[in-house]
Amino acid sequence: MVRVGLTPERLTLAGAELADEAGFGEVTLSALARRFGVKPASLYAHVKNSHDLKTRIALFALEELADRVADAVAGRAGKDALTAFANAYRDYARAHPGRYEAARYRLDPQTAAASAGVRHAQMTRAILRGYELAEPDQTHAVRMLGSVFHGYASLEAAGGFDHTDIAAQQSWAWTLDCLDTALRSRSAS
Amino acid sequence: MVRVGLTPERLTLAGAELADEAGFGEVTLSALARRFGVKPASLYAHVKNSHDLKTRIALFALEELADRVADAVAGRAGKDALTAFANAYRDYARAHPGRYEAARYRLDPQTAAASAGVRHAQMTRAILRGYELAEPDQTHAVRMLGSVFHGYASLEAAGGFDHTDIAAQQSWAWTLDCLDTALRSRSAS
DNA sequence: CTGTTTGCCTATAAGGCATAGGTAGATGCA
DNA sequence: TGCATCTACCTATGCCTTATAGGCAAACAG
Repeated sequence: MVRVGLTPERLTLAGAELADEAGFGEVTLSALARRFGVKPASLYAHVKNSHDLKTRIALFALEELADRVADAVAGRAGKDALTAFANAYRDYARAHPGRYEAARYRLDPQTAAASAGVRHAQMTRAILRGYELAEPDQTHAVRMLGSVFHGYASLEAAGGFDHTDIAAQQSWAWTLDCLDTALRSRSAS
Repeated sequence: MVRVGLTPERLTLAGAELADEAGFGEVTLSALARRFGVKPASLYAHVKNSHDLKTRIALFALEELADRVADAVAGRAGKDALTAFANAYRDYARAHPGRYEAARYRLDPQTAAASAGVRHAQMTRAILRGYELAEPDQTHAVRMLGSVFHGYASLEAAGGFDHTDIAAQQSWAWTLDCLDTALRSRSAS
């Protein structure tokens, strides 16, 4: 009986890696146990159950994502901040598809309220400071930006942009340009 | 042994209903068999396997969605068409969350090419006729619209807009207004 | 170096997917 | 009307994943 040194943290990280390799849907206690050369039942000493494991991976991914976005927008404003935010977001989704999927795992309200998702939302509001939008326009804009970013990452990951030769990168730049124009035109009203 | 009269069509429809009630992830052969008062093994005479069932539900949902959108945009142009398209899309996602989820089920390329998803894409291009965009701008716009619509429906379904008091309906109208402005500003260049 | 903690184990059970092979109800044809 | 065939649904079985209960030995504290 060799002790492998399992901890909730190691399981979470390994689960995140597994998600990136095979998809978040393939993250099972059995698969994770195989990865560690251990029996599935052994994992229950470190995580409560399958849902608990997935929640931990989701929180981990949200934290990572918020960190990257925070790093990207630091010291930037206006369109510069918008682009940096958007790129950090999309880059994360592309580099870590499984973790990005995990970040969208449905959390119960209190867990969500204590997650890095809150920080993420605050940063979205922060980049809008450059556009001087009053409420309720600011909330509308937060929702629109969230929709575009998530929608684009989601469709791109699903291969929805593979049919046409035009590079996804170009459409992304075009879209950000569009959003900047639209937001600036709203800052007047 | 009472014959219930199973057919692939009835299974697909029942699966779609089950998806709307409990989520697409809960659509299993076992659950569907229970719904018909039949043993799981009996379903294999009508659908190849679980993946086949899900694919059928996905194709069914794509068909329904394309029908509604086609109905909405018929005889409309410009912002009117854009709004009608967007509302038909969002309304479907809200009325049939499980089917909407199913419509995003990953299909293999040939199945996707023969699905109503193609019709859907064509209609997106059609509503852009009113904005007179040349390629590659048109493709960029198709991708942006797809991202916003899917992103908004997805975030709304996940309860992402429940934290703030401002109604999701208002943000939706604001977003469509924004998109119209942005697209019109591009039609010049 | 001994006692306690705890990390990983085996055993077990329920539920989902899937296949093989059997039986009875429906259908076709005389 | 009666028989043969077809086929819709069945039981039996096996594997996989989740989950719980209880056991043993490695690691650690004193």
